[in-house]
Amino acid sequence: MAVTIRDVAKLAGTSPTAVSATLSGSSNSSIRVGKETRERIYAAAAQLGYSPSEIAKSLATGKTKVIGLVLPYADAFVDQNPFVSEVMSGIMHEVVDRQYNLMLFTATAGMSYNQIAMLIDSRVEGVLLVMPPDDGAIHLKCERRKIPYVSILRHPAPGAWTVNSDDFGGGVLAAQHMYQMGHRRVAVLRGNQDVSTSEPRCQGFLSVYREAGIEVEVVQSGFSWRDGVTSMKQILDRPVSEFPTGLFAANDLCAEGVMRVAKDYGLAIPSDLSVVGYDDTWFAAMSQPPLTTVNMPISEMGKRAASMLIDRLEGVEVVDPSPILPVSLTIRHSCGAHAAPTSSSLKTVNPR
Amino acid sequence: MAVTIRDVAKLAGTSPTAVSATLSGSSNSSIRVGKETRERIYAAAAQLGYSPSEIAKSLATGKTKVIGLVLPYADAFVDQNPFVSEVMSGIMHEVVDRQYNLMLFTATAGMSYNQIAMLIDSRVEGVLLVMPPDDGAIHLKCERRKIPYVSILRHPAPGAWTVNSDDFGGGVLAAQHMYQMGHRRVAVLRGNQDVSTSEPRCQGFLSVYREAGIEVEVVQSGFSWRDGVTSMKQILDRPVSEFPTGLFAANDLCAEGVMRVAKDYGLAIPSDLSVVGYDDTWFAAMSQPPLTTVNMPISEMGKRAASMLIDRLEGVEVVDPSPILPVSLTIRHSCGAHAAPTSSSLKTVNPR
DNA sequence: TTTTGATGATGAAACGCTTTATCATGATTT
DNA sequence: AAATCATGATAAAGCGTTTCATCATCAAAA
Repeated sequence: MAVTIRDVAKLAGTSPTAVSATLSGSSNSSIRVGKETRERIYAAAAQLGYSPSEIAKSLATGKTKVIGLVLPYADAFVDQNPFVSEVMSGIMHEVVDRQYNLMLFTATAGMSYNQIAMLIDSRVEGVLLVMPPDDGAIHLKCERRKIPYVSILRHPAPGAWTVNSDDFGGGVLAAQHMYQMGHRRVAVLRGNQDVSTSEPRCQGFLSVYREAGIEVEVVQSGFSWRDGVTSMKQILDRPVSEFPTGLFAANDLCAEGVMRVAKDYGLAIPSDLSVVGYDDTWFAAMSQPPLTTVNMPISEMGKRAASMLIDRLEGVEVVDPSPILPVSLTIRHSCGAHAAPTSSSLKTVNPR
Repeated sequence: MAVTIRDVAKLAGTSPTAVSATLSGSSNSSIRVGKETRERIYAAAAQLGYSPSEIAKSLATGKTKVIGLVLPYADAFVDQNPFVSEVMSGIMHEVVDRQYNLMLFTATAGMSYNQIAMLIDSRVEGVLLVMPPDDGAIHLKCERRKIPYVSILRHPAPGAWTVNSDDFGGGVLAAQHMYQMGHRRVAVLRGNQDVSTSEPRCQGFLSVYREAGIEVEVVQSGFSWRDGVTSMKQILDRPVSEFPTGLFAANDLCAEGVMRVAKDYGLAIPSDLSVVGYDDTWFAAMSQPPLTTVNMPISEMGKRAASMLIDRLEGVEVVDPSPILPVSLTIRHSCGAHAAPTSSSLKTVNPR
């Protein structure tokens, strides 16, 4: 059925060896092919529409040129965060550049990590873990099977290769900005406790205000819109004089929820309440007002992770196996200079 | 290095054939293995931590159990639409259920379709195309190489296997609802012209009003938030008495832009202006007011496409190779009963 | 007793490539 | 003239599976 290397060899009047050496390009071993034969081979291959079987190649060389991409559970958190597609985009670029391929796995649909591990090995040279759950089953499998892996946006185990962004620094950036804008009574809505990025962001924020001798209120919130809504209602459930003037939300989605409740209540943003988000997702620019938020180089993180992994697979030395990429602050209009809210402008919270 | 089938056979005191037959399970050919031998094989395999080489398997059987997933260019349209991840989620479920694997490709990063095709073949048994560009290069490659493919959310060529949703029907649903709510002066913001779903949605909408003998204004818009903003401003640029009372936006994102401008202008939604979106993306429920919109069974479309493709690969007859899945209307609060706007409540358009 | 059949097991030939080892040949050096 | 070298080429041995063809047994049927 399919045209093989032997067919090409026959048509070109030469041996499979010559064809292999010619078409696989590069300077492999000691096989030499003369100019004329080479041309005949090219011609024959073109004429037959030959394309070598990657499978056979893999079996012969022991290298598959495939790396596994393990995506997190496809739940609401994932769906509503453009992380995954952005990370994937960065990964794709690098993987294509370096001539590798990507095989997709998810930890979804009742698939045990055991099964995943089974599928992964022998087909995949290394694995990229995007936000792997902290229970760690996955990276353990990798370690047991001695299959190289890089974990993105999460920190599964000491010594593991990871790519993260500077969560602490992001918290610092947000706090500095808020402080500069004059906010002295502020609160942090901390992200879910089981996510390893929540704490350092919070701590970074706190560190700035602590240095200024100012106490910061920490509210346990979460990464969803609902979490923002709930937490904000909770905050509004106190005397007006005790409202914070600045809020550091767990992420953009949460900030969105916060702003919705605040606006329904009659608070003007940023004049009555300033909000800073995290992630700089696409909708941050579209919100009302446009959201000031901490930007992570997400797609670059994907690229970096892929690059590290492939380096390792190819024996290139990797200087920093656990880089922490810098974040930046995208200043828009949701965090302004502080001015106390006038109680006359307030309505009651929309109970929806 | 790796433990092979021969190692297992040796340890179990039997032949590779027996091991293969035993561990590959199922009722293949005429190889019979006695109960005792079988147990010894299981034991040996477990002891050695054996897992068969998928590569070797593929080479021997000629089946890779891998299907290619080709994602569209990773541009803003994609990033801001949860389509891709939702479709992927549906695909993944089916693919995992049927014990296949997914290899990822995108049409991104200067990768010519030629290259893609090269990579795809010989490793992949079939291809799933998510919103392939209408220029058609990709599906042509597939056809030339006789590699089965299913196109999702787009209609590349007559006779091609596709999975689409009922765009015309979606337009009808939106129109019927608007009509029932009393709207008689309405407009459609049509999606990008180079996207095959734009036209049928528009036509579906028009058909309902045409039947009622009412003319509908059609504005060429697009699928982005910006498009919604631009089109709405354009509409507001006329005498108040000529404002439509109902608007059918190209999609949710566009609707979001529309509502932003309308609210800035002082129009109350839905009382002054009713809006219906399309897609029922996650943020539709979070918008202000929550958006009434046409829901597509996106993840189901992915599942269906994968199912069709695998059926075909396995020789199962597929009754309908180009299904059009039904859509539904998710009624929230952005489309209400018609009431003329009071001109006193209007402000000027925010020029941002 | 000879056939037929079922059961259990295996050797060896693919699958399509890479790669090692080997071999000619003619040119250059000793 | 013999030895060495560079060049061009190939046969054959893997790579780790599956599967076809074959072969012993032993039980049941003829």
